Amino acid sequence: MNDKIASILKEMAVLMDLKGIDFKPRAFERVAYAIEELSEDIKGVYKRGGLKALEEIPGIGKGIAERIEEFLKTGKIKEHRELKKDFPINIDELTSVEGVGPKTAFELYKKLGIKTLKQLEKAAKTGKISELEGFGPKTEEKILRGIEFLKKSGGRYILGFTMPYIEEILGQLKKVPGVKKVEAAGSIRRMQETVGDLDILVVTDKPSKMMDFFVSMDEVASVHSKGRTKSFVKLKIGMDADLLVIDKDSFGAASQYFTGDKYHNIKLREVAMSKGYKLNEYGLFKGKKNIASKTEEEIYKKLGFDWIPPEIRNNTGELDAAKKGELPNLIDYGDLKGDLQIQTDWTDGVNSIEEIAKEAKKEGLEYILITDHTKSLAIAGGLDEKGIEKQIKEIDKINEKLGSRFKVLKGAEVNIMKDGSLDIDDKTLAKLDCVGAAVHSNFNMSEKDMTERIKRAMDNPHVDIIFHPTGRVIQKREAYELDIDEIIKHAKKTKTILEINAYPDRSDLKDDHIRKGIDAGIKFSISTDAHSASHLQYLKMGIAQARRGWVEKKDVINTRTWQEMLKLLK
DNA sequence: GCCGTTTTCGGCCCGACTGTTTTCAGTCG
Repeated sequence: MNDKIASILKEMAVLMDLKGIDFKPRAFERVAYAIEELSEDIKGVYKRGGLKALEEIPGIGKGIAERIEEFLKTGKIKEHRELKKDFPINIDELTSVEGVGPKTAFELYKKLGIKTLKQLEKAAKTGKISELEGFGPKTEEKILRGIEFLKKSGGRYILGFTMPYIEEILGQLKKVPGVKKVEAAGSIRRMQETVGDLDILVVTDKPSKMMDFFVSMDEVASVHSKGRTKSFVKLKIGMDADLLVIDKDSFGAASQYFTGDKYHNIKLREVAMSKGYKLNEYGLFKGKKNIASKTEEEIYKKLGFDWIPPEIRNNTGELDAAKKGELPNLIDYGDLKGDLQIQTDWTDGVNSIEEIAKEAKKEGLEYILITDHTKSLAIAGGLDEKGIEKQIKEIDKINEKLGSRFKVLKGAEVNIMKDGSLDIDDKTLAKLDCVGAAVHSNFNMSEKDMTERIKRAMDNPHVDIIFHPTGRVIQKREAYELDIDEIIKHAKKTKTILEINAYPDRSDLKDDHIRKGIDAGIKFSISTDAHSASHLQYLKMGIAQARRGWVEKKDVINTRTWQEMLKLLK
């Protein structure tokens, strides 16, 4: 529902822009973003407190609240319909093509009657676009390339999976002669779940050499633009990459500026303006005088804020907290001592218990919890009670072999059945160090039933952790219907841990749910859900996810030694 | 349309690069 309303408001903003209306579109755009970021269903907000509750959401005033009400009641917004009448084109689809914005889309509609992506592709392929006044062959080519890209990728990449490739590129740039500094900015520095493009900031003595190298890298498929300070390419994996050459004295300003996010920066620039300054990528200026630009710290400080970790820069309260000196002391990337969800070759993992234990030790961990699937997940060869008993004995042997410096803990990922019962008996569960429970079937239940199902599992005295609590798989599967507030409340009551699953396409719980849990005072585990030793590297993505949810070290059970960690379980 | 430790009215974030045509609009980040 939130996404639906957000996309309508966004479209209204674009259409008003086309009509030449000033400022009003910005208000709609801001609200669309606010609703997208909202962790609560907007329908629920309205049910709870009507128009008043809607107006409490920052950016929503009387006017937009009434339009939202209209949508919730009638399923449409009259003003939206009327705007659409003037511009009967699929704006969203057309502007998702690189280089095509609203103005271009409307121009093409007026001149060629193009309404859809398909029609755009046909017009470009038959050379109709380059014949138009104001357009040329280059624009037409660019449109075709944009469409190809769109077909290939859908536009966004899961950061955890893409990270090694990005690091490879940054590594190459670091070797170019004259280079002083190379840093990724944008959503990569903010460690978002998915990224649309790669923004690279570089300090170098030899800018032209850097640009020449960058645009001719093996990974580059085509060059959009190449300038003195800024170049823009498409990589072979389909992702766009920007490289910006920055003066070392303005690196802090550039880093702040290009890290974003957009709404954090808009807010920050507004604050700068209200203090009589101007903030851009070159520095913080009072008149023509540069008063801060070398580091992010000094810029934030001059504006009255503590430095804010990139992961939480999204204008959802971090600026207020930074002003008051009340930012959370976020969990750090080296803070985890163990991994609490690991599958082995006893079920659907590829490595043996011993292999993965050795790899975990190499990664600097002190312990792992083995959590193979259980019997009702037949497709993964889930273990029954007998199998679990057998594995317990095997783990004892391995622990003896590994000695006292590393510990393999006994666990399982038991299935939560449709009625909330578990597929392994309590007697067996009692023998395990730590039990995770998860939903792997019957995803299509009502919110109420699914919430009750998981709550019942949490009531089991042996269930310590709920694994990947919402069940989503990014770019593949939506989360099942779940009342997350109720789950958090019940986690608090039953002392059940909720997992922050670090596997990149799960990233489950997601950041705003985590933040709600933090506010409620529950504890989390961070684990990889590794099915092979190489997956252990994803632990840092889980930490990033936790940081985005304002998690501190004390909130996560596996920042403790295994002995202390076990004490925190039921 | 929204918002307010200088405002309930008068403001609303900033700059590089391209393609196109001759001074700039559009797009993007």
